[in-house]
Amino acid sequence: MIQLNHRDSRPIYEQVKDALGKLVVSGAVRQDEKLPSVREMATTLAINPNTIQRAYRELESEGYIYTIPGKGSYVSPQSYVSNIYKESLYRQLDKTAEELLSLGEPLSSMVDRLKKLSGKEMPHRDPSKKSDENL
Amino acid sequence: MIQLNHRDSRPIYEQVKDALGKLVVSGAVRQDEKLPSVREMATTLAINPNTIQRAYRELESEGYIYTIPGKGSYVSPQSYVSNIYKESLYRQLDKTAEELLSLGEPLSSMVDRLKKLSGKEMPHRDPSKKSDENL
DNA sequence: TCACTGTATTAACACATATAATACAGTTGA
DNA sequence: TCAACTGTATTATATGTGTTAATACAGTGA
Repeated sequence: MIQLNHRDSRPIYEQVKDALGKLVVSGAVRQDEKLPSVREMATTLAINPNTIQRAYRELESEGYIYTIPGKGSYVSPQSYVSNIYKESLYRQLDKTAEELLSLGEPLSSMVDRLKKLSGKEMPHRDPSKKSDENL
Repeated sequence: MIQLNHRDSRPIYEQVKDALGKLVVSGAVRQDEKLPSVREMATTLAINPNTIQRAYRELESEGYIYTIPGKGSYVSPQSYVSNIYKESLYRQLDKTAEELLSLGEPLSSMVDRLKKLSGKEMPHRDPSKKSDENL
């Protein structure tokens, strides 16, 4: 389910948090699905239960999962999870763009950049047809 | 020149690095201008010279400043500094946008978002005139 | 030469991370 | 009811990074 990288300098609880967060956001684990218990996950990853607990606690405080004491931890409603995550990404986008603007970079450069990304990301339509250039 | 925040959880050497980096990138300190010596900066900020040295070393390894042993540290050529920093920001922009795309967010939403930012950032023209909507 | 500069090394301490060993209370099903 | 799960909390210990401290050495320039 999750793969740890012990060469990574980031704290383990953060790696667990990020990895699990991606599974939740991507929908790989579904709404209201039960996550492995703290102890089970700790055994699987061969790390301490306290470390897992910390990752779960932070994911819960950010809204990605919810916990029923005595029962387990579950994935929050998909639409909610998706929204809070996209919001955080948009805030990040704003921040970076604002800094580029303050350095005199024109908006057109950024937009061009995004368009190229989009073409690279979704090569579903025939690239010889230039029909989606204006979006 | 630099203001430290001891409540900030980030390491001091990182705060120094960021603050100095911004001064360099913004042009507040000019190309080939001499930076305060390691010991001088340490005295001013009331911290250890080793901590400053680390900040300087990393800034140098990333190209923002250059050092002449026995003389001092100096700001790298403005055009170069500006380029490597903008590049790093564009990479950040790409990364965020790619993730939003992978979550199904349309390119148009991101572009709209950037346009609103731009308007907020440069309120020089009369906002009642809607002449710059298409950039 | 003398007073600067950057650089390097070693030791000591504080703090965050992580492990370890327990303990307690809620839930569930036999 | 009882046993085996669950989440949660606490305390102690080990380790690594950040930071300070005290030196030392070599290059620069007046």
